[in-house]
Formats: sequence, structure tokens, C-alpha cells
Amino acid sequence: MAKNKYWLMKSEPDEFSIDDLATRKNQTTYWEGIRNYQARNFMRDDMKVGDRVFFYHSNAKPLAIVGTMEIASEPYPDPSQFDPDSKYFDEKSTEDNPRWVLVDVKLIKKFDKPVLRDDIKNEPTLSDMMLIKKGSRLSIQPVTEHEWKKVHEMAGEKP
DNA sequence: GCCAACGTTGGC
DNA sequence: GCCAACGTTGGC
Repeated sequence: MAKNKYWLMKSEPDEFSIDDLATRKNQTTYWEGIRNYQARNFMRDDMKVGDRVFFYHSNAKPLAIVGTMEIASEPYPDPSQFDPDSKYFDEKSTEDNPRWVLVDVKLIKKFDKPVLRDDIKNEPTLSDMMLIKKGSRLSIQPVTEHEWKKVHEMAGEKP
């Protein structure tokens, strides 16, 4: 698979928002709870420390790309899969053979002006973006260089 | 709150 | 290995 340098990761702000990330130590956190194989494989196989990531607020008002992060660790087992009290607990996963991994992410910039999903849909050169494809539910998605730059332009930010 | 589109599970 | 049933995601 082609090596991507740019990604998009979704989070419901009621669960974890970009403001929550901003309050974490070093503005860094572990991206727990990914329980989809395709998304896991992106983290496990394709992400590199220093890759850039859009932070997207899903199930929210407004739906928008709200800022950027960078990958801050190699992939490692998601501790919540072993925790019976966690909603992400997976009884079929073992310490010897963990099913789920995560990566650390560090905040780069919260956009002063979030880029709305509606604005992305209205931008012709972003019509291929996975985020707005019908039925696209993947919570971690690759992003092209053009998409990375265009969204920054729309946000009034420098890539 | 609805429900379409997907992903996963498990019986066969 | 197929596929029906079920569960989840996430925009609307």
C-alpha cells in the first residue's frame, strides 16, 4: 500500500473533542477505542511518527475538520481491550496476541475557523475526499496532499 | 430519532 | 466459504 503522510481521524466531541486534546499533558493522547480492522491496519501498517492528521468532529454540530495533529508514537496495543470495565473491552483479545492497537497523537493546531463538512461538499476539488463519500464510515482515513493543502487554504491556515 | 450503508458473527 | 441476521456508524 502506498505510504500516506496525511490522515483524517474522527471523534465524537461528546466523547473526546479537540479541546479535550488541548488540555492533555503535552497536548498528546492515545487514540483508544478503534475496533475496526481497516482503521487498525492503517495505524499498524501505514502510519509513521510525524505524519499529519486532520481532527474531525463526527456526530456533532457543526460537522467539521477542527484542527490538525501529528502521529506521536509507533503503534502499540490498546490497553482498553484488556480492561473489563472499559466499553472497549474485547474478551477475545489476549496480552500475548492483542487484536487492537493505537497510536499517540499530538495537537498541532486548533483551527480558528473549522472547515465545515458542508463547505467540503461544496468544494469541487474535494469531491473525491473519502470523508464525504456516501456510506463512508471509516474512522481513520487517508488524505491526499491536495486535500491536506486545500482544507488548510479553506481554514485560512498554512499547511 | 430515523435509517441506509456497512462490518461482523455464526450457523450451516 | 456462504450468507442471513444482527449490530454499529454517523449523516440527516
